[in-house]
Amino acid sequence: MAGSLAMPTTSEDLRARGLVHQVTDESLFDRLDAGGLTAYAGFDPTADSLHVGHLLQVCTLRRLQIGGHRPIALAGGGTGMIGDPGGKSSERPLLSVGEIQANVESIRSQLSRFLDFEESAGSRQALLLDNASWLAPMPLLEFLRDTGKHFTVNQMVAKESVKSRLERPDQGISFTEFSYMLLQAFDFARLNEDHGCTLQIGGSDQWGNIVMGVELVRKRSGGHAFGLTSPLVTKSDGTKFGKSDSGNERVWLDAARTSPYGLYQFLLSAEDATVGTYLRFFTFLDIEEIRTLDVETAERPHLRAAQKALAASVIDLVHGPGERRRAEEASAALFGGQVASLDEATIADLVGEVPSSTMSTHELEVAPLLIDVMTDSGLTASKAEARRAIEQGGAYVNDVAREGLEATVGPDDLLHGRFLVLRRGKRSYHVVLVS
RNA sequence: GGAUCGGUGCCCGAGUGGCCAAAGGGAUCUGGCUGUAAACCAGACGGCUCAGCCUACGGGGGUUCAAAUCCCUCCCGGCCCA
Repeated sequence: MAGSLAMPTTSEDLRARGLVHQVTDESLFDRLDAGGLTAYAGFDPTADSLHVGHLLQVCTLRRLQIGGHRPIALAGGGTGMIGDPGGKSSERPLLSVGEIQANVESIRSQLSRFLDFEESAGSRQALLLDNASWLAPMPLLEFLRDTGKHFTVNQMVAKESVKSRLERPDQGISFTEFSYMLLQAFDFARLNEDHGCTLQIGGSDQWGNIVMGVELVRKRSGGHAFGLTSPLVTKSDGTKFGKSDSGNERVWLDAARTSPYGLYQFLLSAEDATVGTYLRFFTFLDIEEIRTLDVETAERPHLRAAQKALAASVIDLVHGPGERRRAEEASAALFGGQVASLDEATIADLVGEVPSSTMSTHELEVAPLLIDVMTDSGLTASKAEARRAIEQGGAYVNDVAREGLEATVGPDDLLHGRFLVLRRGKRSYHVVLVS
Protein backbone atom coordinates (compact mmCIF):
# COMPACT_ATOMS: atom_id res chain seq x y z
CA MET A 1 0.00 0.00 0.00
CA ALA A 2 1.93 2.97 -1.21
CA GLY A 3 0.52 5.75 0.85
CA SER A 4 -0.02 9.31 -0.10
CA LEU A 5 1.53 11.95 2.06
CA ALA A 6 -1.64 12.44 4.04
CA MET A 7 -2.01 8.74 4.75
CA PRO A 8 -2.83 8.25 8.43
CA THR A 9 -1.00 5.68 10.48
CA THR A 10 -2.77 2.47 11.35
CA SER A 11 -3.65 3.56 14.85
CA GLU A 12 -4.80 6.96 13.66
CA ASP A 13 -6.97 5.31 11.08
CA LEU A 14 -8.51 2.88 13.54
CA ARG A 15 -9.22 5.65 16.00
CA ALA A 16 -10.57 8.03 13.42
CA ARG A 17 -12.99 5.35 12.31
CA GLY A 18 -14.21 4.75 15.82
CA LEU A 19 -13.00 1.18 15.74
CA VAL A 20 -11.32 1.29 19.10
CA HIS A 21 -13.60 0.40 21.95
CA GLN A 22 -11.15 -0.97 24.47
CA VAL A 23 -7.47 -1.86 24.47
CA THR A 24 -5.62 -3.89 27.05
CA ASP A 25 -2.64 -1.58 26.84
CA GLU A 26 -2.22 1.80 25.19
CA SER A 27 1.27 0.92 24.06
CA LEU A 28 -0.39 -1.21 21.43
CA PHE A 29 -0.86 1.88 19.30
CA ASP A 30 2.84 2.45 18.87
CA ARG A 31 3.28 -1.12 17.80
CA LEU A 32 0.44 -0.86 15.37
CA ASP A 33 2.15 2.05 13.72
CA ALA A 34 5.49 0.28 13.66
CA GLY A 35 4.06 -2.66 11.73
CA GLY A 36 5.13 -6.26 11.86
CA LEU A 37 2.59 -7.57 14.34
CA THR A 38 0.63 -10.73 13.94
CA ALA A 39 -3.02 -10.30 14.87
CA TYR A 40 -5.97 -12.60 14.87
CA ALA A 41 -9.74 -12.63 15.02
CA GLY A 42 -11.87 -15.69 15.47
CA PHE A 43 -14.90 -16.79 13.49
CA ASP A 44 -17.35 -19.42 14.52
CA PRO A 45 -17.96 -21.68 11.54
CA THR A 46 -21.58 -22.26 12.40
CA ALA A 47 -22.66 -21.75 8.79
CA ASP A 48 -21.04 -22.20 5.42
CA SER A 49 -20.92 -18.48 4.85
CA LEU A 50 -19.94 -15.37 6.67
CA HIS A 51 -22.65 -12.78 7.13
CA VAL A 52 -22.60 -9.04 7.53
CA GLY A 53 -22.18 -9.48 11.24
CA HIS A 54 -18.69 -10.79 10.55
CA LEU A 55 -17.84 -7.93 8.29
CA LEU A 56 -16.41 -5.63 10.91
CA GLN A 57 -13.69 -7.97 12.11
CA VAL A 58 -12.87 -9.04 8.59
CA CYS A 59 -12.47 -5.43 7.56
CA THR A 60 -10.36 -4.67 10.59
CA LEU A 61 -8.06 -7.56 9.80
CA ARG A 62 -7.74 -6.16 6.34
CA ARG A 63 -6.85 -2.74 7.73
CA LEU A 64 -4.16 -4.37 9.81
CA GLN A 65 -2.77 -6.17 6.84
CA ILE A 66 -2.71 -2.95 4.88
CA GLY A 67 -0.92 -1.42 7.83
CA GLY A 68 1.89 -3.91 7.54
CA HIS A 69 0.77 -6.64 9.87
CA ARG A 70 0.05 -10.29 9.45
CA PRO A 71 -3.63 -11.15 9.92
CA ILE A 72 -4.76 -14.54 11.05
CA ALA A 73 -8.35 -15.56 10.60
CA LEU A 74 -9.00 -18.29 13.08
CA ALA A 75 -11.87 -20.55 12.22
CA GLY A 76 -13.28 -21.98 15.38
CA GLY A 77 -13.61 -25.53 14.12
CA GLY A 78 -12.89 -26.70 17.63
CA THR A 79 -14.61 -24.03 19.66
CA GLY A 80 -17.45 -24.06 17.15
CA MET A 81 -18.28 -27.46 18.52
CA ILE A 82 -18.82 -25.85 21.89
CA GLY A 83 -20.53 -22.53 21.41
CA ASP A 84 -19.80 -19.23 23.06
CA PRO A 85 -22.24 -18.57 25.87
CA GLY A 86 -22.11 -14.84 25.33
CA GLY A 87 -25.41 -13.27 24.44
CA LYS A 88 -27.12 -16.53 23.76
CA SER A 89 -30.13 -17.11 25.87
CA SER A 90 -29.77 -20.83 25.72
CA GLU A 91 -27.47 -23.68 24.94
CA ARG A 92 -26.66 -23.84 21.27
CA PRO A 93 -26.93 -26.98 19.22
CA LEU A 94 -23.68 -28.76 18.55
CA LEU A 95 -22.64 -29.22 14.94
CA SER A 96 -21.05 -32.35 13.64
CA VAL A 97 -17.37 -32.43 12.81
CA GLY A 98 -18.14 -32.90 9.13
CA GLU A 99 -20.44 -29.93 8.95
CA ILE A 100 -17.92 -27.70 10.63
CA GLN A 101 -15.11 -28.72 8.34
CA ALA A 102 -17.24 -28.05 5.30
CA ASN A 103 -18.11 -24.64 6.69
CA VAL A 104 -14.49 -23.74 7.31
CA GLU A 105 -13.70 -24.53 3.69
CA SER A 106 -16.42 -22.27 2.32
CA ILE A 107 -15.44 -19.44 4.57
CA ARG A 108 -11.88 -19.69 3.35
CA SER A 109 -12.77 -18.51 -0.12
CA GLN A 110 -14.85 -15.65 1.17
CA LEU A 111 -12.04 -14.39 3.33
CA SER A 112 -9.65 -14.37 0.42
CA ARG A 113 -11.62 -11.50 -1.02
CA PHE A 114 -10.57 -9.39 1.93
CA LEU A 115 -7.21 -10.73 2.92
CA ASP A 116 -4.14 -11.49 0.89
CA PHE A 117 -3.24 -15.11 1.41
CA GLU A 118 -0.58 -15.10 -1.27
CA GLU A 119 3.02 -15.78 -0.46
CA SER A 120 3.95 -12.63 -2.29
CA ALA A 121 2.63 -10.73 0.70
CA GLY A 122 5.68 -11.86 2.61
CA SER A 123 5.53 -11.23 6.33
CA ARG A 124 2.06 -9.78 5.85
CA GLN A 125 0.72 -12.95 4.29
CA ALA A 126 -2.61 -13.80 5.85
CA LEU A 127 -3.24 -17.18 7.41
CA LEU A 128 -6.40 -19.12 7.92
CA LEU A 129 -6.09 -21.58 10.73
CA ASP A 130 -8.57 -23.88 12.34
CA ASN A 131 -8.31 -24.31 16.06
CA ALA A 132 -9.64 -27.82 15.71
CA SER A 133 -6.15 -28.75 14.57
CA TRP A 134 -4.82 -28.25 18.08
CA LEU A 135 -7.93 -28.47 20.21
CA ALA A 136 -9.20 -31.74 18.86
CA PRO A 137 -6.14 -33.85 19.61
CA MET A 138 -5.40 -32.21 22.94
CA PRO A 139 -5.57 -34.53 25.94
CA LEU A 140 -7.98 -33.36 28.58
CA LEU A 141 -5.52 -33.74 31.42
CA GLU A 142 -2.93 -31.69 29.64
CA PHE A 143 -5.47 -28.95 29.11
CA LEU A 144 -6.53 -28.93 32.73
CA ARG A 145 -2.93 -28.86 33.98
CA ASP A 146 -1.51 -26.33 31.57
CA THR A 147 -4.44 -24.04 30.99
CA GLY A 148 -7.14 -24.66 33.55
CA LYS A 149 -4.83 -24.19 36.49
CA HIS A 150 -4.17 -20.59 35.47
CA PHE A 151 -7.72 -19.50 36.04
CA THR A 152 -10.05 -19.50 38.97
CA VAL A 153 -13.69 -20.33 38.65
CA ASN A 154 -14.29 -17.16 40.60
CA GLN A 155 -13.04 -14.97 37.80
CA MET A 156 -14.72 -17.06 35.17
CA VAL A 157 -18.08 -16.77 36.87
CA ALA A 158 -17.62 -13.03 37.06
CA LYS A 159 -17.45 -12.71 33.27
CA GLU A 160 -20.39 -10.88 31.82
CA SER A 161 -21.12 -13.63 29.32
CA VAL A 162 -21.46 -16.18 32.08
CA LYS A 163 -23.14 -13.92 34.58
CA SER A 164 -26.03 -13.20 32.27
CA ARG A 165 -26.66 -16.89 31.88
CA LEU A 166 -26.36 -17.53 35.58
CA GLU A 167 -28.78 -14.76 36.38
CA ARG A 168 -31.54 -16.24 34.30
CA PRO A 169 -33.64 -18.13 36.81
CA ASP A 170 -34.90 -20.56 34.21
CA GLN A 171 -31.71 -21.25 32.31
CA GLY A 172 -28.40 -22.73 33.14
CA ILE A 173 -25.11 -23.02 31.40
CA SER A 174 -23.47 -26.31 30.72
CA PHE A 175 -19.90 -26.95 31.72
CA THR A 176 -19.17 -27.29 28.05
CA GLU A 177 -20.13 -23.74 27.26
CA PHE A 178 -18.57 -22.56 30.46
CA SER A 179 -15.27 -23.92 29.20
CA TYR A 180 -15.44 -21.90 26.03
CA MET A 181 -13.49 -18.96 27.36
CA LEU A 182 -10.63 -21.19 28.40
CA LEU A 183 -10.42 -22.68 24.97
CA GLN A 184 -10.40 -19.25 23.41
CA ALA A 185 -7.66 -18.16 25.79
CA PHE A 186 -5.74 -21.26 24.86
CA ASP A 187 -6.07 -20.39 21.18
CA PHE A 188 -4.43 -17.08 21.77
CA ALA A 189 -1.60 -18.65 23.73
CA ARG A 190 -1.15 -21.21 21.04
CA LEU A 191 -1.08 -18.67 18.24
CA ASN A 192 1.34 -16.65 20.30
CA GLU A 193 3.70 -19.57 20.69
CA ASP A 194 3.41 -20.95 17.19
CA HIS A 195 3.04 -17.80 15.12
CA GLY A 196 4.23 -14.98 17.32
CA CYS A 197 0.71 -13.61 17.42
CA THR A 198 0.47 -10.82 19.97
CA LEU A 199 -2.88 -9.23 19.24
CA GLN A 200 -6.43 -10.48 19.32
CA ILE A 201 -9.22 -8.32 18.02
CA GLY A 202 -12.93 -8.80 18.40
CA GLY A 203 -16.23 -7.17 19.20
CA SER A 204 -16.67 -5.62 22.61
CA ASP A 205 -18.60 -8.68 23.71
CA GLN A 206 -15.35 -10.60 23.36
CA TRP A 207 -13.48 -8.45 25.83
CA GLY A 208 -13.58 -10.90 28.67
CA ASN A 209 -12.39 -13.78 26.56
CA ILE A 210 -9.65 -11.72 25.00
CA VAL A 211 -8.35 -10.55 28.34
CA MET A 212 -8.14 -14.12 29.50
CA GLY A 213 -6.05 -14.93 26.47
CA VAL A 214 -3.70 -12.05 27.15
CA GLU A 215 -3.34 -13.30 30.71
CA LEU A 216 -2.71 -16.83 29.65
CA VAL A 217 0.05 -15.73 27.30
CA ARG A 218 1.71 -13.91 30.15
CA LYS A 219 1.36 -16.80 32.57
CA ARG A 220 2.59 -19.43 30.19
CA SER A 221 5.47 -17.66 28.58
CA GLY A 222 5.79 -14.28 30.17
CA GLY A 223 5.02 -12.72 26.80
CA HIS A 224 3.19 -9.44 26.37
CA ALA A 225 0.09 -9.79 24.24
CA PHE A 226 -2.61 -7.27 23.46
CA GLY A 227 -6.34 -7.16 23.03
CA LEU A 228 -8.33 -4.66 21.03
CA THR A 229 -12.09 -4.57 20.81
CA SER A 230 -14.36 -2.66 18.51
CA PRO A 231 -17.77 -1.29 19.38
CA LEU A 232 -20.83 -3.38 18.76
CA VAL A 233 -22.48 -2.46 15.50
CA THR A 234 -26.02 -1.41 16.17
CA LYS A 235 -28.85 0.46 14.59
CA SER A 236 -30.24 3.59 16.11
CA ASP A 237 -32.82 1.66 18.10
CA GLY A 238 -30.04 -0.40 19.64
CA THR A 239 -30.84 -3.57 17.77
CA LYS A 240 -28.13 -5.56 16.16
CA PHE A 241 -26.96 -4.88 12.67
CA GLY A 242 -27.17 -7.75 10.27
CA LYS A 243 -30.75 -8.85 9.97
CA SER A 244 -32.43 -7.85 6.78
CA ASP A 245 -35.14 -5.30 7.34
CA SER A 246 -37.60 -7.30 5.34
CA GLY A 247 -37.95 -10.74 6.71
CA ASN A 248 -35.71 -10.66 9.71
CA GLU A 249 -33.27 -12.93 7.98
CA ARG A 250 -29.55 -12.76 8.11
CA VAL A 251 -27.74 -10.97 5.35
CA TRP A 252 -25.02 -13.22 4.00
CA LEU A 253 -21.88 -12.62 2.03
CA ASP A 254 -22.52 -15.69 -0.09
CA ALA A 255 -24.29 -14.66 -3.29
CA ALA A 256 -26.27 -17.88 -3.27
CA ARG A 257 -27.78 -16.95 0.08
CA THR A 258 -28.10 -13.20 -0.31
CA SER A 259 -27.92 -11.87 -3.84
CA PRO A 260 -25.74 -8.86 -4.59
CA TYR A 261 -29.00 -7.00 -5.20
CA GLY A 262 -30.27 -8.08 -1.80
CA LEU A 263 -27.07 -6.95 -0.15
CA TYR A 264 -27.22 -3.70 -2.07
CA GLN A 265 -30.76 -3.04 -0.94
CA PHE A 266 -29.90 -3.92 2.62
CA LEU A 267 -27.04 -1.44 2.72
CA LEU A 268 -28.89 1.20 0.79
CA SER A 269 -31.56 1.27 3.44
CA ALA A 270 -29.08 2.06 6.21
CA GLU A 271 -30.38 4.76 8.49
CA ASP A 272 -29.03 8.26 8.15
CA ALA A 273 -28.07 8.14 11.79
CA THR A 274 -25.77 5.19 11.35
CA VAL A 275 -24.63 5.25 7.75
CA GLY A 276 -21.59 7.33 8.68
CA THR A 277 -20.55 4.75 11.21
CA TYR A 278 -21.01 1.98 8.70
CA LEU A 279 -18.90 3.81 6.15
CA ARG A 280 -16.12 4.04 8.69
CA PHE A 281 -16.42 0.41 9.72
CA PHE A 282 -17.08 -1.35 6.46
CA THR A 283 -15.43 0.66 3.73
CA PHE A 284 -11.92 1.65 2.83
CA LEU A 285 -12.81 5.11 1.71
CA ASP A 286 -10.58 7.56 3.46
CA ILE A 287 -11.87 9.59 6.32
CA GLU A 288 -11.97 12.83 4.38
CA GLU A 289 -14.17 11.26 1.79
CA ILE A 290 -16.46 9.90 4.47
CA ARG A 291 -16.72 13.29 6.12
CA THR A 292 -17.80 14.74 2.84
CA LEU A 293 -20.51 12.11 2.67
CA ASP A 294 -21.56 12.95 6.23
CA VAL A 295 -22.15 16.49 5.06
CA GLU A 296 -24.09 15.23 2.07
CA THR A 297 -26.31 13.18 4.34
CA ALA A 298 -26.95 16.16 6.54
CA GLU A 299 -27.69 18.54 3.71
CA ARG A 300 -29.26 16.38 1.04
CA PRO A 301 -30.38 13.24 2.82
CA HIS A 302 -32.90 12.25 0.17
CA LEU A 303 -30.09 11.63 -2.32
CA ARG A 304 -28.65 9.00 0.00
CA ALA A 305 -25.18 9.53 -1.33
CA ALA A 306 -23.66 7.96 1.76
CA GLN A 307 -25.86 4.88 1.55
CA LYS A 308 -25.01 4.47 -2.11
CA ALA A 309 -21.31 4.79 -1.44
CA LEU A 310 -21.60 2.29 1.39
CA ALA A 311 -23.44 -0.26 -0.70
CA ALA A 312 -21.12 0.18 -3.65
CA SER A 313 -17.94 -0.12 -1.61
CA VAL A 314 -19.02 -3.17 0.29
CA ILE A 315 -20.26 -5.01 -2.76
CA ASP A 316 -17.15 -4.14 -4.70
CA LEU A 317 -15.23 -5.93 -2.01
CA VAL A 318 -17.57 -8.83 -1.40
CA HIS A 319 -18.73 -9.62 -4.93
CA GLY A 320 -16.63 -7.47 -7.20
CA PRO A 321 -17.38 -4.43 -9.38
CA GLY A 322 -19.29 -6.42 -11.98
CA GLU A 323 -21.86 -7.61 -9.51
CA ARG A 324 -21.98 -4.19 -7.96
CA ARG A 325 -22.89 -2.67 -11.31
CA ARG A 326 -25.65 -5.17 -11.84
CA ALA A 327 -27.06 -4.53 -8.40
CA GLU A 328 -26.99 -0.79 -8.95
CA GLU A 329 -28.65 -1.09 -12.31
CA ALA A 330 -31.34 -3.43 -11.07
CA SER A 331 -32.06 -1.08 -8.19
CA ALA A 332 -32.15 1.93 -10.44
CA ALA A 333 -34.52 0.23 -12.86
CA LEU A 334 -36.99 -0.91 -10.23
CA PHE A 335 -36.93 2.17 -8.09
CA GLY A 336 -36.70 4.64 -10.93
CA GLY A 337 -40.45 4.95 -10.92
CA GLN A 338 -41.23 3.78 -14.43
CA VAL A 339 -41.26 0.03 -14.22
CA ALA A 340 -43.94 -0.36 -16.86
CA SER A 341 -41.88 1.52 -19.40
CA LEU A 342 -38.57 -0.22 -18.86
CA ASP A 343 -37.20 -1.68 -22.04
CA GLU A 344 -37.10 -5.39 -22.59
CA ALA A 345 -33.38 -5.85 -22.12
CA THR A 346 -33.44 -4.03 -18.82
CA ILE A 347 -36.18 -6.19 -17.43
CA ALA A 348 -34.50 -9.30 -18.77
CA ASP A 349 -31.44 -8.29 -16.78
CA LEU A 350 -33.49 -8.13 -13.63
CA VAL A 351 -34.32 -11.80 -13.85
CA GLY A 352 -31.88 -13.61 -11.65
CA GLU A 353 -30.63 -10.46 -10.04
CA VAL A 354 -33.87 -9.68 -8.28
CA PRO A 355 -35.93 -12.46 -6.74
CA SER A 356 -37.64 -14.07 -9.68
CA SER A 357 -39.54 -17.12 -10.82
CA THR A 358 -41.04 -18.60 -13.93
CA MET A 359 -44.54 -19.40 -15.04
CA SER A 360 -45.97 -20.92 -18.19
CA THR A 361 -48.09 -18.93 -20.62
CA HIS A 362 -50.62 -21.62 -20.03
CA GLU A 363 -50.94 -20.85 -16.37
CA LEU A 364 -51.31 -17.17 -17.07
CA GLU A 365 -54.02 -17.58 -19.69
CA VAL A 366 -56.52 -18.96 -17.22
CA ALA A 367 -56.31 -15.64 -15.34
CA PRO A 368 -54.97 -16.93 -12.04
CA LEU A 369 -55.73 -15.12 -8.83
CA LEU A 370 -53.10 -12.59 -7.87
CA ILE A 371 -53.13 -14.20 -4.46
CA ASP A 372 -51.97 -17.45 -5.94
CA VAL A 373 -49.36 -15.89 -8.19
CA MET A 374 -47.85 -13.99 -5.30
CA THR A 375 -47.71 -17.06 -3.16
CA ASP A 376 -46.44 -19.44 -5.82
CA SER A 377 -43.67 -17.04 -6.67
CA GLY A 378 -42.57 -16.89 -3.09
CA LEU A 379 -43.25 -13.20 -2.77
CA THR A 380 -45.62 -14.04 0.04
CA ALA A 381 -45.23 -17.03 2.31
CA SER A 382 -48.90 -17.98 2.32
CA LYS A 383 -52.14 -17.07 0.68
CA ALA A 384 -53.27 -15.45 3.86
CA GLU A 385 -50.26 -13.19 3.64
CA ALA A 386 -51.00 -12.38 0.03
CA ARG A 387 -54.61 -11.66 0.91
CA ARG A 388 -53.52 -9.35 3.64
CA ALA A 389 -51.17 -7.54 1.29
CA ILE A 390 -54.00 -6.92 -1.15
CA GLU A 391 -56.47 -5.91 1.52
CA GLN A 392 -54.00 -3.48 2.95
CA GLY A 393 -53.20 -1.99 -0.41
CA GLY A 394 -49.71 -3.38 -0.59
CA ALA A 395 -49.87 -5.62 -3.65
CA TYR A 396 -48.72 -4.25 -6.97
CA VAL A 397 -48.50 -5.53 -10.51
CA ASN A 398 -46.09 -3.55 -12.66
CA ASP A 399 -46.10 -0.94 -9.93
CA VAL A 400 -49.87 -0.45 -9.97
CA ALA A 401 -51.74 -1.43 -6.82
CA ARG A 402 -54.34 -4.15 -7.28
CA GLU A 403 -57.42 -4.17 -5.16
CA GLY A 404 -59.88 -6.86 -4.31
CA LEU A 405 -59.21 -10.37 -3.20
CA GLU A 406 -60.57 -11.70 -6.47
CA ALA A 407 -58.02 -9.72 -8.50
CA THR A 408 -56.41 -11.80 -11.20
CA VAL A 409 -53.49 -11.39 -13.53
CA GLY A 410 -53.51 -12.30 -17.20
CA PRO A 411 -51.72 -11.90 -20.52
CA ASP A 412 -52.72 -8.23 -20.62
CA ASP A 413 -50.46 -7.56 -17.68
CA LEU A 414 -47.36 -8.80 -19.41
CA LEU A 415 -44.55 -6.39 -20.15
CA HIS A 416 -42.90 -7.11 -23.48
CA GLY A 417 -45.03 -10.20 -23.73
CA ARG A 418 -43.16 -12.13 -21.07
CA PHE A 419 -42.59 -10.28 -17.83
CA LEU A 420 -44.66 -9.60 -14.78
CA VAL A 421 -43.20 -7.33 -12.17
CA LEU A 422 -44.80 -7.97 -8.81
CA ARG A 423 -44.22 -5.88 -5.77
CA ARG A 424 -45.22 -6.29 -2.22
CA GLY A 425 -45.12 -3.27 0.00
CA LYS A 426 -42.76 -0.49 -0.72
CA ARG A 427 -39.75 -2.40 -1.90
CA SER A 428 -40.08 -6.14 -2.22
CA TYR A 429 -39.91 -6.76 -5.93
CA HIS A 430 -40.30 -10.03 -7.75
CA VAL A 431 -40.05 -10.66 -11.45
CA VAL A 432 -42.04 -13.44 -13.06
CA LEU A 433 -40.76 -14.69 -16.36
CA VAL A 434 -43.59 -16.14 -18.44
CA SER A 435 -42.80 -18.57 -21.23
C1' G B 1 -31.57 -40.98 43.03
C1' G B 2 -35.19 -37.77 46.14
C1' A B 3 -37.91 -33.11 46.64
C1' U B 4 -39.72 -28.99 44.08
C1' C B 5 -40.75 -25.37 40.27
C1' G B 6 -41.21 -24.95 35.20
C1' G B 7 -41.64 -26.14 29.43
C1' U B 8 -47.45 -21.47 25.84
C1' G B 9 -47.44 -18.70 19.06
C1' C B 10 -40.83 -15.69 15.88
C1' C B 11 -39.15 -13.88 21.17
C1' C B 12 -40.68 -12.41 26.13
C1' G B 13 -44.92 -13.41 28.81
C1' A B 14 -50.44 -13.91 30.76
C1' G B 15 -53.94 -17.77 30.98
C1' U B 16 -54.98 -22.67 34.92
C1' G B 17 -61.98 -26.94 32.40
C1' G B 18 -66.02 -23.93 27.93
C1' C B 19 -66.58 -16.92 26.17
C1' C B 20 -58.88 -19.50 23.74
C1' A B 21 -56.10 -19.32 17.49
C1' A B 22 -54.93 -18.09 23.33
C1' A B 23 -54.24 -11.08 27.07
C1' G B 24 -50.04 -7.77 26.94
C1' G B 25 -45.22 -6.32 25.10
C1' G B 26 -41.33 -6.80 21.47
C1' A B 27 -40.18 -8.28 16.55
C1' U B 28 -42.38 -8.52 11.76
C1' C B 29 -45.80 -6.97 7.75
C1' U B 30 -49.01 -3.18 5.30
C1' G B 31 -50.80 1.83 4.88
C1' G B 32 -49.89 7.19 6.08
C1' C B 33 -45.91 10.97 6.49
C1' U B 34 -41.03 11.03 3.92
C1' G B 35 -36.17 10.18 0.98
C1' U B 36 -36.58 2.68 -1.02
C1' A B 37 -34.15 6.84 6.15
C1' A B 38 -35.37 7.43 11.45
C1' A B 39 -39.23 8.84 14.64
C1' C B 40 -44.38 8.98 14.80
C1' C B 41 -49.68 7.60 13.64
C1' A B 42 -53.10 3.63 11.95
C1' G B 43 -54.16 -1.37 10.76
C1' A B 44 -52.60 -6.47 10.34
C1' C B 45 -50.17 -10.45 12.49
C1' G B 46 -51.19 -19.78 12.45
C1' G B 47 -53.08 -22.07 7.93
C1' C B 48 -56.88 -23.45 4.41
C1' U B 49 -61.09 -25.40 -0.31
C1' C B 50 -62.53 -19.06 4.94
C1' A B 51 -69.58 -17.03 8.07
C1' G B 52 -66.78 -23.21 8.09
C1' C B 53 -62.68 -26.34 8.82
C1' C B 54 -57.63 -27.90 10.13
C1' U B 55 -53.20 -27.37 13.04
C1' A B 56 -51.19 -25.31 17.74
C1' C B 57 -50.00 -24.34 24.24
C1' G B 58 -42.71 -30.02 25.38
C1' G B 59 -44.04 -35.81 23.45
C1' G B 60 -47.54 -39.83 24.07
C1' G B 61 -51.91 -41.70 26.46
C1' G B 62 -56.42 -40.81 29.39
C1' U B 63 -60.86 -38.30 31.98
C1' U B 64 -64.85 -35.04 30.04
C1' C B 65 -70.31 -33.12 26.02
C1' A B 66 -65.81 -29.84 26.21
C1' A B 67 -58.67 -29.54 28.09
C1' A B 68 -53.31 -24.92 27.15
C1' U B 69 -56.00 -25.72 31.65
C1' C B 70 -57.56 -32.21 35.25
C1' C B 71 -55.04 -37.38 35.54
C1' C B 72 -50.98 -40.93 33.96
C1' U B 73 -46.40 -41.40 31.65
C1' C B 74 -42.05 -39.97 29.06
C1' C B 75 -38.52 -36.13 27.55
C1' C B 76 -36.05 -31.43 28.66
C1' G B 77 -34.54 -27.30 31.99
C1' G B 78 -34.07 -24.49 36.83
C1' C B 79 -33.45 -24.96 42.03
C1' C B 80 -32.69 -27.70 46.66
C1' C B 81 -31.22 -32.32 49.13
C1' A B 82 -28.32 -36.88 48.58
